[in-house]
Amino acid sequence: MAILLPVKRAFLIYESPSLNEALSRIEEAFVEQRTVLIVGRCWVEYRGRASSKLKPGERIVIVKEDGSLLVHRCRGYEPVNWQPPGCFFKTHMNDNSLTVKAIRRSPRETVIIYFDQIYLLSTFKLIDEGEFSIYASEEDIQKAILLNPSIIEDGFTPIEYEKKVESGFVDVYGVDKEGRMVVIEIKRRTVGKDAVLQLARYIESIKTSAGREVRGILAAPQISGEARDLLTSLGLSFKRVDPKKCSEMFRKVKDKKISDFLQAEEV
Amino acid sequence: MAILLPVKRAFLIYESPSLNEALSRIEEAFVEQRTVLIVGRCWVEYRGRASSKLKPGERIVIVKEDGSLLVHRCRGYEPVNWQPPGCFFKTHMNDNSLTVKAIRRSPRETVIIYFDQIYLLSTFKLIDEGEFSIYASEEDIQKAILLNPSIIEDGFTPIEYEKKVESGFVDVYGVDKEGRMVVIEIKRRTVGKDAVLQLARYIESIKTSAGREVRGILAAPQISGEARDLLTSLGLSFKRVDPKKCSEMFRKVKDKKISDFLQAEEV
DNA sequence: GAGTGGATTTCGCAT
DNA sequence: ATGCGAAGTCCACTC
Repeated sequence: MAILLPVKRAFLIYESPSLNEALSRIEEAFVEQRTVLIVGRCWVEYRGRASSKLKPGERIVIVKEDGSLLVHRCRGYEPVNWQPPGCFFKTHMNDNSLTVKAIRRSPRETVIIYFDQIYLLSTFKLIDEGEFSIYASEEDIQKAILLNPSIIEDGFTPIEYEKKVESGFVDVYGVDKEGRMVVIEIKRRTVGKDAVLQLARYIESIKTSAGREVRGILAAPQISGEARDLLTSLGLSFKRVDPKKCSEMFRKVKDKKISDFLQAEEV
Repeated sequence: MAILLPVKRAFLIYESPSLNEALSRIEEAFVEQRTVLIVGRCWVEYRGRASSKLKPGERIVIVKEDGSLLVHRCRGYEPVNWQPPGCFFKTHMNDNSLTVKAIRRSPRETVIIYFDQIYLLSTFKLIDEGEFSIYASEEDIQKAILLNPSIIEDGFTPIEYEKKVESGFVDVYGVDKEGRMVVIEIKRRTVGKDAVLQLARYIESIKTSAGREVRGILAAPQISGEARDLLTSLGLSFKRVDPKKCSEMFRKVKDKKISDFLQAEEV
């Protein structure tokens, strides 16, 4: 027989709680793996890969159910201090301040937050099964090229994707209408010299092992002037692709696997 | 004569407001450049460099006074959707949902959030002048090497830092005890093949323009196995440095400028 | 505004 | 665990 226990209200909100009151509510929330949201005056110490100190001020602090931590100042997209998921937390009162300590195991790191005033404390469990989908990634471009190789040039035939070479993976590899080997490096945004060097390295590695001519094509929406100079001097080429159009193209056949797109056999 | 206006309470907190009530409070907050914190059920569309859709679920939404936007799900360090500072915002009611739209000018991007339920709304101005200081950055290592060149090796004499070469900037450049040119690339953490290639590129560029032998040293706390192989095959070398120790060393003389550390003249 | 490189990058994937 | 590369990366800095 089922016993109905009293259901704890989902959203707990405390306005300007005392530090002792806040301590109790936060500890409860940690036990129950509730998300904790605090707006208050605090100072922060971080020790780990680097170290940092943040002097007192009013901030927004979030501890999520997965053990991630965010400390946000009044400005900026990025948190001033944080920890990725997986931390465990300790709390205690100390000289008129409430301490929340986030501890990470590997790498060993700690973030310690000292509150001397809390304006808002809220703890809750977020119910969120909503699907997240994103378009116009590098993978979408890759699929579009495999699906419609003429994006690169007439007569291009892809043979493999994510092909392992000595120094890493080639995004797409195939042959042109003259039968020459073609290696394609894909970037979803303006490419700089790094991408050119990366492609050059792949070409070098393949030339050495295959012992024949290899064409290198950088497929991206844009290329910087200096990168183009370098590209040209290395005998490589650039093909403009529009990530959005690629993404739209791919969306029509999104049920297909990448491997279905390959129509030619290895040469 | 000064007129005392009624002071608006700093922290406004609304528990489960109606969408219409929330709309008014949010619009007020935007006008007054207050930070807006919302916990509620929403769905999100993003269009810009890429596109994304997030189906309904409960999330934490923050709009900061500088026009940055964060949408956080119940897990993870990173926001699921966001905008960096500088957005402007529009709000309106629409078919039983409250819409908050963030618009960025360059690149042109929009994030649209539709709420159909709000559990917590809070608006406030954070007072935060607290200084933030961080230690053990790549710059700290650079300073430590300039301050105490024997970190690299006995007899090493730095000559320049951030020296411009054809393909970028060399972190530190100097001569060894034999008078050979030395180029040092600094990384604050484990280095992979990219850093090796970067150093190799600098060496190549300098060799070409200087027309003489150049030694390359990668200074970092660690190097990956494959990166070490590549390093060796390219005739470069690795020097282990501890970012923390470098940082401590630097802290003792943090009032000095980098340029004060250079004791030798250009050769 | 473009271009470059760092970051307590984080994240995911493969070895 | 290590290694590697992408990311709507963001950000600071230079030209």
